[in-house]
Amino acid sequence: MKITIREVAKEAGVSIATVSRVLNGKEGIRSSTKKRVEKAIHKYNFSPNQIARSMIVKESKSIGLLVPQLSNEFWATLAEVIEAELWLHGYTLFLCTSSTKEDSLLKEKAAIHSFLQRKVDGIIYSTSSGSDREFQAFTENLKQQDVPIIAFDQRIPGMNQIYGDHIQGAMDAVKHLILLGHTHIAYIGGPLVSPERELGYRNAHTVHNIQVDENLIFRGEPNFQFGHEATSKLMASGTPFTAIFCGNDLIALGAIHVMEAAGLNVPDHVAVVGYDDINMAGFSKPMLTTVHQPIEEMGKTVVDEILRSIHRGNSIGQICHLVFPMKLVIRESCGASKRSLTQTNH
Amino acid sequence: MKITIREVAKEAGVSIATVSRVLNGKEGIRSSTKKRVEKAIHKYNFSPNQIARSMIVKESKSIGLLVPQLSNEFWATLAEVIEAELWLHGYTLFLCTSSTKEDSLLKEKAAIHSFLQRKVDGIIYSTSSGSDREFQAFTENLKQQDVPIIAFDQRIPGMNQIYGDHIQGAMDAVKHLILLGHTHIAYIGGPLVSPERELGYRNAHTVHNIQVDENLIFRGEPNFQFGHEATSKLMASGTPFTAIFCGNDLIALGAIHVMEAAGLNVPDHVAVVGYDDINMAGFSKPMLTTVHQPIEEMGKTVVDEILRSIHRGNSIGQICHLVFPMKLVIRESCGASKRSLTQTNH
DNA sequence: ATGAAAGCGCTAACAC
DNA sequence: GTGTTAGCGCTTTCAT
Repeated sequence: MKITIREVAKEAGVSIATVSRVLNGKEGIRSSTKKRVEKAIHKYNFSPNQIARSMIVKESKSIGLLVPQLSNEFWATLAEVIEAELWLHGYTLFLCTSSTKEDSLLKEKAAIHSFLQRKVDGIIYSTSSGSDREFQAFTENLKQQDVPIIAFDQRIPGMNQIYGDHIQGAMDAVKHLILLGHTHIAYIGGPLVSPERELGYRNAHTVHNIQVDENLIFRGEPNFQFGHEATSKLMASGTPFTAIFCGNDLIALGAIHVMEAAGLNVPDHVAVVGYDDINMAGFSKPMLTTVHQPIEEMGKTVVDEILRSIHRGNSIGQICHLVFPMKLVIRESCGASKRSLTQTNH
Repeated sequence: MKITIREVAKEAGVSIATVSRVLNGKEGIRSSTKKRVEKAIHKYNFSPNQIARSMIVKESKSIGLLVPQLSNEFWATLAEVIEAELWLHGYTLFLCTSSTKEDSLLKEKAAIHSFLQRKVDGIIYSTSSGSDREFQAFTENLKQQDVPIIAFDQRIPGMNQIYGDHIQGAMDAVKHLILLGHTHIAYIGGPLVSPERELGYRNAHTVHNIQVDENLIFRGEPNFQFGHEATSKLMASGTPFTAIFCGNDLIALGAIHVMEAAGLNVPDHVAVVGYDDINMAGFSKPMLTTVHQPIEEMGKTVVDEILRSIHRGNSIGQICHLVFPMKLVIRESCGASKRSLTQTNH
């Protein structure tokens, strides 16, 4: 038989209201009745239906997280951190992934819709769908919803957001290469939708009065495969280059892989810098010089922020931007350890 | 104002029952009324409350997934596959992670409890908590619940389960090393709770009439860090060894890393074989010889299976075991490419 | 073909 | 302190 609050009430000889009070730890209950109720609860191994509860209290104690994928360590780690942090606060996580072979934006829309229908208390939204008309219409619509939403690593006007300072991160990386003496630095990055790293790359050139060679720029999917492809093209093109700045570590690993196969040594022949500082970066060979993202802090902060939005009610419409500094981690792949900075600095 | 089915009904000039019928695509509605209702739905941008719905229809179209962690590529990929497959069938995923610095079993219990309270339609359960009394009591209790549960890569008596044939996988790996001429093969594996790989390691020795040296066996956390530690100890111990079979790829990468640092070349001085075949395995240096797990198939199958359990009702108590074959992938780290099998075979 | 009404399992006034 | 009752937003008989 299905056990509900009613059965428990009958067993304890009290009303369902009293059981509810015990369940929710309300004040003003004779400790003897409380005991009886607890005994009944235990006897039936009763556990209240959270779904029924949330219909009344208007909170589901769940939040929805949308990430592009999980098979990329960056996102996986972020999801792990977010889940753990939410759990600490009594929230459970709905997780959706948006990268599909077909239409990612379609999945994104549907995922958010699913979250909304399931009455999540908040949404953490992070994907890379692009910035076309359709996307903008979608995010406009999103802002109308009365659920707190926070965008992760995405610049959506008028929406609370948290992101890394990738212009700074990319600049630091490229500046480092320039100070190492490189003037022909290629950029192999993600799709056009996340232009910050490319911007940082360009800025670093500008600051140092170096002309960017557009033939050295490659954009595509941010994965190992693309690092491979783009680097192959780069080598085949004949355009001179002595360093590559990559949009993420997977791309960097792919780049290193083909170059080694082609007889080019990293960092002796070509210096490489990645982005993200995934675990692997610390034990690839050569170990990757890369831009470290403080995932842990970012994950915790995004949770704190979404919870705050939930609790203060979505009253004051003050949009907040939380931006995190990036940190260049110098290892082997850029060759910094093999050269003297003063010697090549100009 | 909050839009419910009631507002839509009023707008369309029908009863809420009719709106419900339209929403659920029921037969027998005059197409003119249907149109009116749809127009009203559209006008208000109405989307039904899934929570209220599930109270009545007794299904939440959600399932709970519990994995040890996400920062391990194996689990992350599995979660990704499962989410995608569930989505195709109209289900949304609750995700929990069980590895904590404190008590993992505690979190596991709480996570399952949370799933149950949220009335998930099914649970995919995979962790590595151990096999002590408390754990057994817990799983016993689990089986009493009237929610379909399927254990992933875990042997829980009396529960539906799906797992890889790790004894076979490990045997294949170790046999390969033996055929390559190795007789002093270390094993650096996960905790005692998942003994299959160690068993396969031992079996391979037995089959080939080689004595296992217990000093060559190390157990601990299945991560890079532990691979590092254990291998350091192994080298320091002075026990002779020419090969290491690792419980997973992260351990293997850790092992290779320290050995290289200590001046030992892999595979020239020591052969290494990993387990899982994570992406990284294909582009580490040396590329990892490892045991490939068919994650994609396993993920899809576990979803099919849980959905089947849901739909047939948990009637016939036939327990099913779905076991998947593992496949040894030979790359560089075992040195197979450098030696002739016939030459070392005995 | 459509509406009225009875709940799903719970919480929150409002009584007493 | 504790019970009674009216819903939360929906689906589903049972009428008509």
